[in-house]
Amino acid sequence: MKPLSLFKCLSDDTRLKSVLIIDEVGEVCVCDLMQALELEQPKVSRHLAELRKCNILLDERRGKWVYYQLHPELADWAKQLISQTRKHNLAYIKEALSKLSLDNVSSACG
Amino acid sequence: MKPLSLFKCLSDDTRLKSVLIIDEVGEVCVCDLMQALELEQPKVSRHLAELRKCNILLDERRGKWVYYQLHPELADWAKQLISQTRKHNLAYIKEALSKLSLDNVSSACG
DNA sequence: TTCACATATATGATATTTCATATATATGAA
DNA sequence: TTCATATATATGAAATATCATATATGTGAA
Repeated sequence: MKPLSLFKCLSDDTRLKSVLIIDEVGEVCVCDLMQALELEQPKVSRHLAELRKCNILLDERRGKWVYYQLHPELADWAKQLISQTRKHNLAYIKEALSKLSLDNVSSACG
Repeated sequence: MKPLSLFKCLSDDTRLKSVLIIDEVGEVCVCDLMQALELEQPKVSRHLAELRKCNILLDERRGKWVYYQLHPELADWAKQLISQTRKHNLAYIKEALSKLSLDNVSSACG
């Protein structure tokens, strides 16, 4: 992961919140983020695609949902950077997290 | 320091290198960065102005030079983020550092 | 001191490039 | 077919580069 790519990818509100939310809860599907961020589907999808293309996120289809998680092979310094940013800026994602029900995740398990 | 502002400020090659170089060497003047990055003066000056406006850098005129350093009141998490990015990406600023003579700094002390 | 000039940096105006968004369409699974 | 998601294209907005110029400081001569 080149540092400039990382910063460019995280320099957009939708992408930064998406990554911090995923770092917080482990994985989400597109519809989770639509709810949490109150955004249209194509908008969420496009930003996730960008994060996927630069290997910050990994996608995995399960049935009709596509789940996103932090890419397991993301460099450690980058993972730590994301995690520290989240820990010190919980207020930034607080509202989004409160709108995140994770129905799909839990129902997939229940 | 809001996280999105920080990432936006660091999402440009000139600005990211400038900040990492300053984190490495303590302080530089505009002409140092012109040399290190091989860029025109207005370009360096504009990017430094942006970093100054969002309180990542602090400027201080001493004689005819203006020196830039990391802002002393920058949030700790942000300082650490910058420092970790630098430590794990020395290759990214290696070439620039080799072109940095710091003549003004040393001659000001000698 | 004052004047002329050089150096270091900043900024205004504007052209160009980059980026985000919206809309429409496509794909893949149930 | 419907639902969830992805992608292509057009467009408007914002970021960046470039050129010219402005400001601030320093130096040397008269």
